[in-house]
Amino acid sequence: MSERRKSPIKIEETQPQMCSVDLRLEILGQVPFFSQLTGNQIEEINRSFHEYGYQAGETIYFAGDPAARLYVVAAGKVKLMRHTSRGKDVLLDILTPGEFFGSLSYPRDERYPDTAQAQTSVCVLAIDAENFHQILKTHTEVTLQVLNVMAERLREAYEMVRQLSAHSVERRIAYTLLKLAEKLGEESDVGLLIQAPLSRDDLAEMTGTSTETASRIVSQFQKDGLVETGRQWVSIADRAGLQKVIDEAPD
Amino acid sequence: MSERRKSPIKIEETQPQMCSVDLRLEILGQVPFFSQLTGNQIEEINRSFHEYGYQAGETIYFAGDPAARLYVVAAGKVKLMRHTSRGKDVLLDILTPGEFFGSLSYPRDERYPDTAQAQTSVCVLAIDAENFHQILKTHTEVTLQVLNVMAERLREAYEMVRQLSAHSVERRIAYTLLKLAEKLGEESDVGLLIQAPLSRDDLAEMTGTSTETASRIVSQFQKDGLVETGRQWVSIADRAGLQKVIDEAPD
DNA sequence: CGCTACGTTGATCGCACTCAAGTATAGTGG
DNA sequence: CCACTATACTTGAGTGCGATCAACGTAGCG
Repeated sequence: MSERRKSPIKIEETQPQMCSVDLRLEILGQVPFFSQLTGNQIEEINRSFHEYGYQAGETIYFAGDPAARLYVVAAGKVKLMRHTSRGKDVLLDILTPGEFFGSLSYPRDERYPDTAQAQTSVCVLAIDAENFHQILKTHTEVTLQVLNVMAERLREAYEMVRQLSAHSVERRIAYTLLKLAEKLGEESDVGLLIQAPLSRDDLAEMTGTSTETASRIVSQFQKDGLVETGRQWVSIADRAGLQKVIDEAPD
Repeated sequence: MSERRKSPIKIEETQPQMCSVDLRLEILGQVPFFSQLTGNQIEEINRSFHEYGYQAGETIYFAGDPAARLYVVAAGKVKLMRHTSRGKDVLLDILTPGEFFGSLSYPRDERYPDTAQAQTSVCVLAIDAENFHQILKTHTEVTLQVLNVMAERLREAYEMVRQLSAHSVERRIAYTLLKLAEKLGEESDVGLLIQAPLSRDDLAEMTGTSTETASRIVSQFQKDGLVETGRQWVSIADRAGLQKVIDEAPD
């Protein structure tokens, strides 16, 4: 049908295993909740971080592991997910550089409630939970920033709950695509491209549906000219059209 | 069938409109994130708070209202909910004394993303968002406590997402009942009674289903001897049995 | 040039929504 | 104290969305 659909226009984000040694300072400075600190302060904080590299698909930690560290994404994308009894995973969020995940409450014997997995090859900076707690105690502004981020995430999580409770799969997928485009979108010749390897499976896990249904809906969106899509990528062709699906759906 | 099921053993929590004038200090002291402060500090903070009373069913604020204040529940229960296009509301949480809600990020022109409604007659303490921000800036320990609470809520919200994505209505209701019992439960002669007016409608809104389905499931639970129930109340008769429903359900 | 993972499409089936009466309970006023 | 009413709850029948099972294209990768 569509001829040159086969060429996925997505650039494969590949980082050399580790992120360059002292690019770290720059990255930490760009982290939203360190942004108010001085160069010296960041340099000091930097010493508490260690860097780790992961290949796409590798797991950074599993749900249930003892929660020891807080991570910051330096480069690449990280999937935050929860498992269920059978293979039915749930994809909660896709994290981009500057965002954090892992344990931020110092308390002792806690365990990670979710699993973090590298979606692309990725470089993360990790800090011991206790050390991070120390930073929070020393730098009030940082804590307030972290709090703001948490509040925002809670809002979004509640919005997911609302979507799942009240909207049809079609609407949820439309909503999710727009949200992803907002976060990961890059202008390209096929529209607003979601810059991450996004399979039908991922989309299904984000919207609480099955792979097959996600596939059907995305195909329909493509036929309707709302998106361009291929293997592991989706691009928004008609933003307003997708918004219309959300607003005007019967339910 | 069951004879004396008609008498709901639930005590109606009724507070005289306002909470007694300087019981406030005691209440603020019991608030988890003020617990580390000294009496003097609490007394000072107390001056920034104003008290308000609401009747059961009254709305404290609507989603969309400008977010001006942070509230603390002093007495009674508060429902946190989100609306959808049609009457399909979603019940996100039931807040008990000591818990906070409303705006905790000082930023300017934000709006409440959800609606707060008195579930029982209720007394709340309110503080201007800016003043609260001032407190956070002054008292690091408080901010850390607030952060912990937010982290916990985020975990629970993610758990709701997982439930909605992957589990059957039966499982979700069983889970929700157990969670509510944990939070609001009181031993009684009909088992572990959920101490709050809990209608089938509420339950439906918490689990993303319809009133009718919630009713059917709860009735079934009753027939199976898992719960005792009546108009606006549910009591857990067989905790292990409910847990079994969660663990052993086919899905 | 296979092999594997991703994607599509079809057919069937069941859970849960909807619409529609009907029953019970608590609160109200006579 | 008892009808009366409003609200909660129950139960039934019909329907449809979306899950599941199954088989087959298709792209990338070694």
